[in-house]
Amino acid sequence: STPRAFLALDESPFYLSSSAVADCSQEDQSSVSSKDSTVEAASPSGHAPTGASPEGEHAMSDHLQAKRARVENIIRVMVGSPNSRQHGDSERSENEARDTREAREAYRENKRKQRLPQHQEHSASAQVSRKPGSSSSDNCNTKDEECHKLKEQLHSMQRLLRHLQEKFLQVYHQEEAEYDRDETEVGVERDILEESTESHYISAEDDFERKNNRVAAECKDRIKVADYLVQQRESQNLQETLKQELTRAVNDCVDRVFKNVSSKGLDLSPKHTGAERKSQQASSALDHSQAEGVGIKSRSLEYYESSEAHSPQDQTEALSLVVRKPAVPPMSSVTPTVKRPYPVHQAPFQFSYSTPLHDSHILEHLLKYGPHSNFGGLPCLPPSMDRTSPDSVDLPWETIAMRSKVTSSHLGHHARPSSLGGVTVDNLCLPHVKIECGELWVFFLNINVNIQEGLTPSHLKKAKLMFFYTRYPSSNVLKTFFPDVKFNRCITSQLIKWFSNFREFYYIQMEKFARQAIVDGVTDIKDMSVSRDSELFRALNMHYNKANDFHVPDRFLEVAEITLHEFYNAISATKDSDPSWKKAIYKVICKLDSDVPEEFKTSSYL
DNA sequence: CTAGCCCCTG
DNA sequence: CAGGGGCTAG
Repeated sequence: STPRAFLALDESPFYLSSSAVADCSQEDQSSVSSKDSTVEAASPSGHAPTGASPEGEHAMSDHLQAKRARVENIIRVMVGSPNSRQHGDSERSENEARDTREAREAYRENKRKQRLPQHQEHSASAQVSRKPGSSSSDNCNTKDEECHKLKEQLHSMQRLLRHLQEKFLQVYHQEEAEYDRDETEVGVERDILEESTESHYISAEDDFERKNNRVAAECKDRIKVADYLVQQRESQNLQETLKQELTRAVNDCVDRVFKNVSSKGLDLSPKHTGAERKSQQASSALDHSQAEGVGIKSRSLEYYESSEAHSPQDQTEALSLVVRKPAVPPMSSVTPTVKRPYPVHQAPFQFSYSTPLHDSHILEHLLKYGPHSNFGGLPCLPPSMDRTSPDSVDLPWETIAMRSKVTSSHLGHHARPSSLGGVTVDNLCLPHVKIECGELWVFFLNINVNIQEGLTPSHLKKAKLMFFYTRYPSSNVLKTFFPDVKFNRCITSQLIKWFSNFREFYYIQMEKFARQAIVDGVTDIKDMSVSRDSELFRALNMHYNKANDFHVPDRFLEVAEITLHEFYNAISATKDSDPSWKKAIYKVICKLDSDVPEEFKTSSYL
C-alpha cells in the first residue's frame, strides 16, 4: 500500500468516518459510538507502526524509502526543534529514527489533545444534523443519518486541514525571529490560529455552518501566509516536497469523495448539453420504472464509471437532481457548467444554473456572507422569489442543496470503506489547497444544508402525470406522492394550484371539444368517444405528457370521455346559460379519481 | 379564519 | 403557469 508518513496518523478520522458511513444501516448512536472504538483499535496497529517503525520496512522499495525519507525530513523540520534541523546530511540517517519517533510523539501529543473535543464535535454535529427538517417525515431520518456521516467526514477533513495548517504555522513562528516580519501581520495570524483551534475544540454547540465558514476563511488566509513562508525558505527542495507531499493528500481526499459521489449518480459530468439533458429525461422516463423498465442501468454506466451495479431505484433518484429550479429557465443556450480555476483530473462539481457561474463567485460570496445569505448580489442568480415567505429567503442555497441530498443518501447507503477509507496524506500541492479546501467545504456544506427543496420541473412533470389518475388530489395524497418535498403552506398551495391549473386546461378542452361536436352536428353521444388517436386526447397528452414517454392509463380516456359527454349534454340542454352550470360537471368528475400507482411514491420517480 | 376552488389576467 | 380576487365549507 502507499507509504504513510506521520501525517497518515490523520487517517484515523477517515477510517473512522468511512466505517461510520459503511455502517449507515445502523442507528445513529451505535455507529457513532462504535466508530470511536474502531479508531482506538485500528489506528495504532494499522498505520503508525508500519509507516514509522524501522523494523517493518524491509519489503519497502527503494523508491518508497526515498519518498519516506523526504517526508520524514519535512516532518523533522516542521515538528522538531530548530536545532534538530541543523545537522548535516551525514547525520541524517542516524537521526532519522529518533526524529521520526519525536515526530510521532509530538503528533500523538497533538492527537491526545484532540480526542476529547472530538467527541464533543461529533455529538454536536449529531444534534445539529438532526435538527433541520427531520421532524415530520420518516424518510428524513435516514437522510439525516447520512448527512451526519458526511458531516463527520467533513470534520475529519477539517481536522486534517487544520493540522496541516498548524504545521505550517509552526514553521512560520519558528521563522519569525529569522525573518523579522511585520509584527501586526504575525499577530493577526496567531490570533487566527488560536481562535480557530479554540472554536474547534470547544464547539459543542457551535453551529456547523458557521464553523465551516470560518474554517474555509481561515484556511484561505492561513494557507496564503503559509504558502508565502514556504516560498521564503532557502531549501527549494523542501518547498517542492512539501507541496507535492502535502497537497496531493488533500487532493486525493477530495477526489475520493467526489469520485465516490459521482459513482453514486450525482451529476458531476463536466458538461451537459441540452441534448444530453433531454436524453437523460427521456431515458429516465416513467415508463421505464415499472412495465417497460429498460435501459435504466445502461445510462448510468454510460455516464459514470461506477464499479457498482445501480438499482433502478437508485438511478431514478439520482436523475431527479438533473432538473433545475423552476425559477430558472430550464434550458439555456449556455451550458451551465461551472468552470474550475484549476484543471482537475476528477469530474468537477457542477452547479446547475442557467447562467454560467464561476464557483469562485460562490465561494467568495460564501466566505463573505456565509451559507445562509441569499445570493441576490450575484447577477446570474434569479432574484429571490417570495420574500414574504421565510423559507424562500434561503432559496438559492436550497437550489444547491438539491444535489447534495441524493448525494448524501447514496453515500450513506452504498459507501465502500475502501474508497473513502485509506486517505493518505502523501500528496499535497499547496497552491491547490486553497481551492480544494473551499470546494470541499462548499461540497459538504451543500450536504449539510437543510434538505428542503422547492418544487422542481420534475415535480411539475410528475404532477402532470399524476393528473392522469387524479384530478382532485387531496393534500395528503400530494404529501405522500411527493416525499422528497418539504411541505409548507407555500409549497402545498403551489401544488394545489398546479392541479387547479391542470383542471382548468382540462375543462377548457372538454368544453371546446363538446361545443365543436355540437357545431359539427353530432347527435349521438356514442359518436363522441375518446381514443388515443382522437384529437382531444392528443391535446391533453400534449399538455400533461409532452414528452409522450408515459403510457396514459385507459381509465383516463374513460374519464375524459365521460367529461366530454357531460359537457355535451349540459350544453345541449342549454344549461350553460346558468353561470355555475359547470359545477355539476365538476362534481361528477371529482368522483372519478382513481388511485395513483405506488410507483409515484418514489421520491424521485422521474 | 383558513383551505381550497374557480375565474380571470398576464 | 402564477397572482390575485371572489366565493364557500368547515
